Order: sequence, then C-alpha cells, then structure tokens
Amino acid sequence: MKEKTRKQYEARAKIAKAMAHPSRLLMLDLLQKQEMCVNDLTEKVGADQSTVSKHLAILREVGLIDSRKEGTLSYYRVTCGCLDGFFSCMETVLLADLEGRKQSVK
Amino acid sequence: MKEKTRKQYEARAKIAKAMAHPSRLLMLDLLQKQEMCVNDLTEKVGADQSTVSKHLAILREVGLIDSRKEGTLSYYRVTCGCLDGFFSCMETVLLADLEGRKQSVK
DNA sequence: TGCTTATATGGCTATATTGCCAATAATGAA
DNA sequence: TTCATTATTGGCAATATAGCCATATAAGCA
Repeated sequence: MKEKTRKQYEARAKIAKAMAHPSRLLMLDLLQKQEMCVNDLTEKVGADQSTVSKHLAILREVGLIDSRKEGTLSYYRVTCGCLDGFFSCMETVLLADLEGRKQSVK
Repeated sequence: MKEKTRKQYEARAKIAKAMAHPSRLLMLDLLQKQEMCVNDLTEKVGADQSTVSKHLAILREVGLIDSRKEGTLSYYRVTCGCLDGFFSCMETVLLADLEGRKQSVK
C-alpha cells in the first residue's frame, strides 16, 4: 500500500477509534443537541469525572468536538454536522445484521 | 442512563470498534468496490494471512461484511450501502480539524 | 489570602487488542 | 490416498485502552 494511502486510513481509523466507546457515543449524541460542560456530561454518563474528562480529551484530539472556557466551566460541543449520517448508518447495519441472522436461522 | 439506551450505544460502539483499524478500513473500501477472497486482501493489506482472516472475522461479526464459499476460496463483500457516508464524514472531520488547527495558530 | 467549585492530569491495575507463528480444517487435484 | 492450496483457529507476547483514585491547576468568592 502507498504511504499516503496508509496514512489516510490511519487518520480515519483514529476517528473511528475515538467513537468506539459507548460513553463517547452518548457524549457525541448529547453534545450534538446542545453544548454541555463536564459536570453535566459526568451526570449523564455515570462515570467518574476524571474518566469523562479523558473521554472528552480523546474526542477533542481527533476534532470531533471542541471546547470553550467560561469562568471555571468548560463547554463542549460537536464540530461537524455529519454525525447523524454516522449514527443512522450504524442503525442500518445493526438492523440488517438482525435480518441476516434471522435469514440464516431459517 | 436507561438500560435500553446503554445497550444501544454499546451496539453502536461495537460497529465503530470494528472499523477502528486502518487495515479494516482499507478492506471495507476494497470490498465495497468488489468481492474479494482472503488471499487478494492479504496482498493488498500486506499483513500475515492469519491476521487478515482475523480482521475479516471482526468485520463479519458485526455484520459489516459477509462471505460465501466457492471451493477453497472465501469471498467477502460489504453488506451495507452506507459506508461512503461514513468515509466522507471522516474526511469532513479531518479537513475541518486541519482548518481548526490553522485557525488556532493564527 | 484561604476556600470552594470545576476541570485536567499522573499513576496505577485490569482488561482488550494486535499480529505473528504454528497447527488445524476443508477442498480439489494428482 | 497423498499433496498442495486456501482459510480459520489457538496460543502467545507486545502494546493499547479503560477507569478509578489522588493530585494539580484554575477561576471565582469570602
């Protein structure tokens, strides 16, 4: 594989990897609807605050979210408008997989 | 979080996780264009054949691809038609991230 | 200044993933 | 049957990830 192509797939894989965790997917879902601070997310996710903060760092690192400071609060939000496409594709795969498994049982 | 919701995010995370590897993204890209057998993919990916086989198992496990046997060959192909959306969203995020970093340097 | 709140980071252990080699099917040809 | 080809699986060591506690940083207030 060409070096350039390989790098491209690695870059994409980083994004997929950032999304490859249920808590981070929930956060993306929430942050897509509205800006939230770490404390809000910590309640919603139900994990340790430090854990949530690290998840957010992972998402920010790949550019899926960004943050702004307001006093002591850090507000996070989703940067791209194409996440719905992501999620709906995932649902499609999940449903199709269910159907497929039904088929193979028949 | 509700139990049902949590399970839903876990299911989605499995799909994202399956895609979270450069070799597997390459395979998806190739298999979307045309059906291929393990040997073909092994050449393209440039890893051990057993490694490729395991990657394929991971993708099949979540329903992103399926396979059919023809003699000693296993032909794999992508099952869903929405992967382009995935990839283009990834590109969007990557480009936006580049722009964002330029901005923050200014 | 000292106290409180909000967030980020260091450090650690448990667990998961990766990728190779070796071994095991499974198919077809000699 | 024996051999060659193709693919899958087991096992292992190296590496990466997850999540908690403890700690550090930073801002605002008394």
